[in-house]
Amino acid sequence: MTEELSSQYQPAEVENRIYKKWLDQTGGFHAVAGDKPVDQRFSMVIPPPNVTGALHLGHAINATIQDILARYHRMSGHDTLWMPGIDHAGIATQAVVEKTIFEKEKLNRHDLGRDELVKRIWEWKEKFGNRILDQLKAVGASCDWPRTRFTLDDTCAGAVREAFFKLFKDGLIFRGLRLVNWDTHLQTAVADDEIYHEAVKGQMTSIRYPIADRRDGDPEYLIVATTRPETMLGDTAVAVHPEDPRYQHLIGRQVIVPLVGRKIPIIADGLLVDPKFGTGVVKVTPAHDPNDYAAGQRHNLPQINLLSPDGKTNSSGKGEFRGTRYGYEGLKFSTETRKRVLEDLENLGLIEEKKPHEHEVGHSDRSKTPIEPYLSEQWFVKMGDVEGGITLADGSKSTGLAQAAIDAVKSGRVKITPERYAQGYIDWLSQKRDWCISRQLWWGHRIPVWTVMLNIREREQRSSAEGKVREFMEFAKVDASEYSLPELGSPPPEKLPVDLCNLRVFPFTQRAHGALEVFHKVVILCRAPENDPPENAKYRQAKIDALLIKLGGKTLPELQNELCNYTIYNCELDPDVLDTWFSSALWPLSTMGWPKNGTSDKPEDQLLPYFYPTSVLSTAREILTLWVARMVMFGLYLHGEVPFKQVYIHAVIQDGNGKPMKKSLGNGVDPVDIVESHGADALRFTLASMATETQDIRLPVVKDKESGKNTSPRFDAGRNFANKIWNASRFILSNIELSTVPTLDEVIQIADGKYLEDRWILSRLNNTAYQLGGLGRSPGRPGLIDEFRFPDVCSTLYSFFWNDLCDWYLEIAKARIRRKDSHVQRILLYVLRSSLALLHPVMPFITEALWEKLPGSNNLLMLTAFPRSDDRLNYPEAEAKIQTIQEITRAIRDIRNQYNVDLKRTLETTIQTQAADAVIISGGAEIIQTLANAKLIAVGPDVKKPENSATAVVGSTRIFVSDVIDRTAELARLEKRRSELEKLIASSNAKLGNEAFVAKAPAAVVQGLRDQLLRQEAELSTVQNSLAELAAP
RNA sequence: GGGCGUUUAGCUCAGUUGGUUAGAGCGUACGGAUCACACCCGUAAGGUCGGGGGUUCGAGCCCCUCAACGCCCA
Repeated sequence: MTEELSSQYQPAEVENRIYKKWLDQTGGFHAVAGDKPVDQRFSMVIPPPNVTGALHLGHAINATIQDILARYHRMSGHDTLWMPGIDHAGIATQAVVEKTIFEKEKLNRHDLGRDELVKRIWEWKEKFGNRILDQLKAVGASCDWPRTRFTLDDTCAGAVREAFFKLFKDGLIFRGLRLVNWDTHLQTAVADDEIYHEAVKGQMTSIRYPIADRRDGDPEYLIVATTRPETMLGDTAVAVHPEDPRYQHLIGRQVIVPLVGRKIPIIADGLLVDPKFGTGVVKVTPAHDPNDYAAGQRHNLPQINLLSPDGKTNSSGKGEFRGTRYGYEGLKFSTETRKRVLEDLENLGLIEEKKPHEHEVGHSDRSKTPIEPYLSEQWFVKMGDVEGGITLADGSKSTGLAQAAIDAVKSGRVKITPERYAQGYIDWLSQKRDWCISRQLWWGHRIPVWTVMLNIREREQRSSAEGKVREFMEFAKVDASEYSLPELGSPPPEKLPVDLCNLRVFPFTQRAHGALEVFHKVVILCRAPENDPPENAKYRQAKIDALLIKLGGKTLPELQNELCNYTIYNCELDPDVLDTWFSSALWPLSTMGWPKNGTSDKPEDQLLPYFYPTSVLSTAREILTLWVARMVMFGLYLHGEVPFKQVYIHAVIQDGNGKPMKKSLGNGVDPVDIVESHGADALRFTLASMATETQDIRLPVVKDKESGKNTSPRFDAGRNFANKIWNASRFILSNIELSTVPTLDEVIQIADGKYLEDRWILSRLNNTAYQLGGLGRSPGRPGLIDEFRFPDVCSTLYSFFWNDLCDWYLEIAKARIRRKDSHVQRILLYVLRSSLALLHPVMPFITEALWEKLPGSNNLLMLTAFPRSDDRLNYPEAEAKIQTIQEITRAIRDIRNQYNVDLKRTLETTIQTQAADAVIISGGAEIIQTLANAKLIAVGPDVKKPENSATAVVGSTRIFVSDVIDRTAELARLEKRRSELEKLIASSNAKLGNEAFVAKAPAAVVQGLRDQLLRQEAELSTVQNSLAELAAP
């Protein structure tokens, strides 16, 4: 059998084959809804990686953590679902594909058109979208691959529409004119987290605003400083601090906006204005600055938007400019317009001062261009408290969505590990900022809203209008899907078709054809079935009638009557798509088939009742708010239950200098490279060893000389450990001649025989199982895996396997192994089987590959029971004895090293010790002889120090090694130890001499210290004896 | 500006409610081709726990303060 196994573990030779074997024999790690009690189900959803992405170390460490959990629970007999999938990542993906197309074909998205671009992105997704899933497989991830979801697939889309509908119906989705972060290059709103800030060298310009209707004593101008002079065209006020004595008398008066000639008020605002900064006067441009926007809300100021979506100055200021010679329309806003405004101000002599000024400017992550605050109509989810509260899906009430998610963490329904992250989550949600969910992109879930525009000026023939309505209805039917409507009851509850489910009317003013016209926008959310049986008509009507349309208290029939009196323009689907986080927020629900109970009608696919809420969500901290918080919100609101019971936040890996790994810095390590160079198990073991509870961990990065790729010496530890496992197993396999698997009873019977080391290794093994998995029954002590203490999991496995098993047990047992002792073979096989099983969650490939070579292993290791501790395998006495024997062995080895004695020379050793220890040491004589190559001549209390012998001291035991004496070295060694002991004894005495300590410290601590002092004094006296003997001739 | 984290051996990190001589891996030094493994074996050296102050019988751990580095939010 040995011949089959090379002397070094070659991961590349086994990993693919083993992974395929797992897939084949488990149906792709397929999990089904079964009938186990709740505490025997384990489920997770993978944080869906970005479809544009490639595996990086963040994914690798997270996949490792999740896979350890999944495999551990699977081996524990739990029904285990690990749901995989990828995220369509709206803006990121569209930007990448647009860029690719532009580079190859010099076409932009407008050249291609919406349908074509979306088609191209789908093609791109089909081609590259699964790459990261393959990479996850390479690190061993045991996800339920047949259930892989994509946030844009039909199942997820159904969940998105249902969620939107419910939110809309409950008034939690609204449309509003708000200041958003606008990417002028991609022409879309972007979220705060898609922006990075960069210091830009600019200029602070002080501009003179003439005071209107001057009175005696008034200055001629107010001086206003700004870094963005172009926005003055949209100023609707200037503000001073209410308590600033310089300007008290001017509050309520007016200034004239230069160039524009508009009179605007001087307002007092203590929040906006810092009287100590600049001149203490601030221009207020509500449509172009977030702080000014807020001030505008406070003072009810008009908002003048100067910007077109493409980043150019628009014509809305045209009326204001009329009659002047300044035409800025069509100029780029923050560059060309600024330049022209400055020139024009200069010519008018209205510039007081110009000085260089560095300030932070937000840039879009995707296009790298400066962000413009832009006033535009967007869709929002209302996060804050709602009058009357909201009703969650389980019927309970909350004041609002954000509050529901806050309460879930505060009450412990969702537990966040490490706990300190909970505060950030709560703080963020407590702001209750409305969530802008619309994006002006083409790649994503289309917002499921149709808009009908009505002109109230022109009336048309009723018949014609009805036709328009019908046309609209038809249109809506085509694009909508089936939904269940449980609130109506039966029959037929499943497929009740509905045309109109909700309406909102927004007043909308628009200048068209040069004249002012007033429109009303009627926003209609439609859900209609594909095949609407005629018998359902009455239910549909019932549904429509049941909905009160909030249009001045009008009901639907009334509204329809009105609709028909007006011209209906362009019934169309909202052009925007939803923020990617909207679908991500549904991920635990949508992947399990919500709003249905499962992904099909089959019992095994009824995932939602069985696997929801999930057990653990493992993720990175930066999305705790953006993603985790929103999942909690939606889980409660839509399904009445939190999406996960525990959130584990893993650390971020940085390079050796504490810098984040970034493409631009070239300091990243590609996990796929490490799989190739070191093997997946080495990668996993190393990453798991690093997964501490701190927020950052450093991985020193070096360039591999041969490949030129980045790697890290840290991975060698994992590779070396894998190799150790390989060779120890190879050694055991080549020495056992068994065809059956030893049972626990059999092993206990053998251990109770004459060999101390058998009891010892079983006891160590048992302790390892206990550490890792706890008692494995509830209620009981949780194990290191349950507590997410992955580095401790690794070090426990490492020290057991390497130190206990390889360094000591195998070395001790070699003599019996050579003489083919069948008992030792059974112990070896038992221990190896258990060890591989314990190691499997962390290092699945190598353990499975070795498992198949073990006698009697017909099944997969990944489906074998995880070893649990068993009290019958505890041998504390054996552990204590072996510890003594180890100390003696080390002491002898130390002498050998100190005196440079050849390993081949057997050391004649006598040991002076108390009677009790003498029994133990004599019992372990064979072990000591084997491991230290030392022959024990005599052991006992009355043993005398032989001539010319070196002395080692372990407690009160003296070990004499004959004929290796070097008087000087010996003296130095003993003196050193004496000095150490004297210090320790002095310290112990000082403590014990302190009356306060003896009086106040717990009795056990005091007694412990007394015992220790006795030991120290005994050892000191031993050392002193040796020194005295050495001094005597 | 607000919040959080980190600072322990040359490097990367443990150190669980304060309690006996602060641990591990890597690296270093010395010895070793022994019939599982040199990706190995054996042994050793290496730390006033970032600085200062305090609480306590007792502080790496608790409190205050300073410093450096990092992250998040504004």
